[in-house]
Amino acid sequence: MPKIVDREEYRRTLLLKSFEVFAKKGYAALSMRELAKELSVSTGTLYHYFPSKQELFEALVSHYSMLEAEKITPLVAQNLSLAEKVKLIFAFIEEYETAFRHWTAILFDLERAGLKEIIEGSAWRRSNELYSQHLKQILATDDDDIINFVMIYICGLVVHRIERGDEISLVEQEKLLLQFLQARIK
Amino acid sequence: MPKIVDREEYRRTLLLKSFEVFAKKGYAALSMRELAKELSVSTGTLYHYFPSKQELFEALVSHYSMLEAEKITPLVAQNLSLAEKVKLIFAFIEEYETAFRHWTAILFDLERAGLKEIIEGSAWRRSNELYSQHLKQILATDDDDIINFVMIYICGLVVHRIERGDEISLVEQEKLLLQFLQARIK
Amino acid sequence: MPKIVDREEYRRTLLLKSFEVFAKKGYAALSMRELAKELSVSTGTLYHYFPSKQELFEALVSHYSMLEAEKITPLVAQNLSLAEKVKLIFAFIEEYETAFRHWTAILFDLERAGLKEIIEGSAWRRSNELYSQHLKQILATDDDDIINFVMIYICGLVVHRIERGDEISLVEQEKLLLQFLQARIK
Amino acid sequence: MPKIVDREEYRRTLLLKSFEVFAKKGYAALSMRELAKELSVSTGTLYHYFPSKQELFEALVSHYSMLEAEKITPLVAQNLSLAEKVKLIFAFIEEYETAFRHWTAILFDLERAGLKEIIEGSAWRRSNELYSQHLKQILATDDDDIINFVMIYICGLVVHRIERGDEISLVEQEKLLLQFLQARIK
DNA sequence: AATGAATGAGGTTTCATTCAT
DNA sequence: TATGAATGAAACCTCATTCAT
Repeated sequence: MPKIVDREEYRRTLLLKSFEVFAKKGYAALSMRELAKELSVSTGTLYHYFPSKQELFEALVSHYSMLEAEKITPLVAQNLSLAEKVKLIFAFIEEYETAFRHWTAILFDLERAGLKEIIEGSAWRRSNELYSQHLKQILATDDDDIINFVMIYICGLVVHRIERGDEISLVEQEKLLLQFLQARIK
Repeated sequence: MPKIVDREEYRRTLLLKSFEVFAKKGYAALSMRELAKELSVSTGTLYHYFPSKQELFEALVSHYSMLEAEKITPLVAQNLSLAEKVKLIFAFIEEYETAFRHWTAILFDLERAGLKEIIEGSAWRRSNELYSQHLKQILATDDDDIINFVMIYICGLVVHRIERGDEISLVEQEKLLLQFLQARIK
Repeated sequence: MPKIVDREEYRRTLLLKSFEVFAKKGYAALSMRELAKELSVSTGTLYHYFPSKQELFEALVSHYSMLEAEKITPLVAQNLSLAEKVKLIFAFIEEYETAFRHWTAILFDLERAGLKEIIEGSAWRRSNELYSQHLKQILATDDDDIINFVMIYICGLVVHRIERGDEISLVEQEKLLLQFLQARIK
Repeated sequence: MPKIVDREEYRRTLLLKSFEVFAKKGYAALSMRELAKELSVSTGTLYHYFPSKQELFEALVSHYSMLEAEKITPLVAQNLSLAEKVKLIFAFIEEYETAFRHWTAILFDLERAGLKEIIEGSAWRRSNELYSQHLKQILATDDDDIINFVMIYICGLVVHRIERGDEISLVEQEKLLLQFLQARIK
């Protein structure tokens, strides 16, 4: 028997640590050599668990979208008023703002590096669809355009707050989004 | 009379052509050799006019952000219905989507490099305020929160379309934004 | 009774299977991982039985060269016409072509490594002489120059077919060699 | 203007030096780094002149087959008896025996490395065809099978003499080849 | 001013081999 | 004995950049 290792478990461990490193350096600027050093393993080990840099990264996207999805799930079950639901969404945004920024930073890095294939790859898409579906359940609507509007808005909120910080009043923005949704839903 | 070569003029010519190439290939995926070939000059010439790839790219973005600001101005003067104004905003977004992306990419670069001072610095702020003021004039409102909401939304639209492309129906989104504004303005 | 595992026997089993794999993929193009997978064992097991890839390969070639010598023997006893003898020689060449190639590849390895002493050593000579003597018996001649000519020709045929493959018509070549021998032998 | 270099001339210089290095080390065992070091240039320079290791090697094959072809050409023009022609062929073999060995060693290296693509590539084929055509002219025959027979024989002679050295009497072999050809040609 | 040859560090990936289990 | 995880050197190749001309 070889060194005892739960292959899947160790893969997860590597992905967990990798996320922070990718968030710090981006995709294109992070070499496999450097990632290996940060994870304190050899490049060979990295390639033992993941067939290529791209697949490693896609596994990371898959894995994290699941983790974050689990965090948002509890919101779905509860029976709340629209105002309370929007409040919950904003609370969630505030809590995971940093993670959202990392993801978006990586998105731009991929775009600039000409790696559209990854963005269009299934892992990233699935992650996006997951969020969409959660939003649908929370807001109890089937209108895709509304959902897209809210996704777009959340995305913009996170990015724009990099530039403007707390000049953007979350309290007022929450009111505006609520007003918009009240006019449209139900 | 000697042939007068305006150094600045030639730099601009190079940037002009470069923009298209960067837009097509992205930043990391475009090598200086390839760029030089596309511009029909030598790599040496490129380095004669720009000290590095990064500075060339930054000069390009800053050059273009000015051009864009100038282009949006004419819209302000016209007397249009709200529906027509929103249509104009969307037309503008569609036309300059690529430029917006590059601009936002720079934002993330700066954030990642810890150069918040530049984001908070005057040039970046002024650019943002310029857009805000244009929006205020176009929409004929003084409500900062509304303007912020629209800015956030536009920002999100551009970013989200990187991920989702034409899955996001601009026609439907335009309707939704119009509805939101109609309820709030006037 | 404990299960008796004959180490030497298992080595031979591994070599036997390895030969086919090497014949298909060549030496450098075949990694130990791939070989292990083809043999349905682990890389560790391979290294348990052979100290290195090279030694495994050399063991393989030396093992097979013996097998060949044994196989050619039966041909000698038969009483055949010259045409039939030449046909047999060609059939033999065709069947063991791959093995001949490996054998010759080893020869060049040794030459390049400056290990002329091995080529001039007894094992290699004996192997050569064995083939010579077989040829003498098959062709029923004592003329060393003729035998050398045929040995040279066979050697060249195998090597040249690496370059030219089936462009070299074995049927025609067989006719030519037969003609040559008919003119010289009796 | 850049450093003044006749690109084609310098390519030839690099190929010239490369031949010796490839002959010494073989194809698979010679890395581009090592080759660069032997040529006293950087790897970058190597890739500046040749797009890949394989193409460099194929250029080398092309180049050398031409050089050697030029050496053999003078033989063609002369009006000689068959005996004299065969004598010339043997004289040529003797003179270039070392080069032939190098080529054949490289051939085996390629085969073992699984690089059949190179052998089947046009450069190597063309080189072979060149020799064939020269032989045709020298021997004044159009019979491809005869030419192949002689090519095979020459190839075998060179290889077999590695094993047997001067035990193989060139004088006797020359006589035998002459006899064979006299029976077949005219 | 303009060229493109030259550099060499660094990119991703493969591989023979070792060793804890 | 047998396993396969782990290693890290080294493979081919690309690239931003420098510099002689």
